[in-house]
Amino acid sequence: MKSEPDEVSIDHLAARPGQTVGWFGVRNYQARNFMRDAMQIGDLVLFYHSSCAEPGIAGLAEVCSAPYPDPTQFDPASPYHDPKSPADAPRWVQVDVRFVQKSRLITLTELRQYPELAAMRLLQRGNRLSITPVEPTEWAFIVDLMERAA
DNA sequence: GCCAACGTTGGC
DNA sequence: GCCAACGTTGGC
Repeated sequence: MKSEPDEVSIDHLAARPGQTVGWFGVRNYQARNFMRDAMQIGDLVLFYHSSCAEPGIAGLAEVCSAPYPDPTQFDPASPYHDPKSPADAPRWVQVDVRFVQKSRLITLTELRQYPELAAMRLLQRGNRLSITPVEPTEWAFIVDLMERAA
């Protein structure tokens, strides 16, 4: 899951251990579908810092709710307001996540150096999805990287 | 700030 | 249903 650290960084989550954070504001159908259809409570999440000086994976979070309607879609004052979303059939959902651990920053540059990750969805050309699935082999490789020096 | 990539919108 | 125009993402 990508987040702009100016908005929500791994440190923000770490400052409130045990507290859940709603992952609101997803407004892309593919990303929504991953949340709605593929995520399970208890799933771990790679927390990625995007649109910043040093983009990369900064830690782990955990999915801790089922998908439920994102309230910001109905809030006219929100930048995520979607006037076309029907109240009786909300278009956008979110899940709650909570902090698991901070890791060393595994930068995008580093991630691109590993042939083992060449097929990773996050790294594909033109990928803009804020939520992408991670293959088990990629997951194992990255968790291992977290414990090694850069 | 630039720009490639891609999604969405809306006229036809 | 096609596709041009436009908007957004996000690395650089």
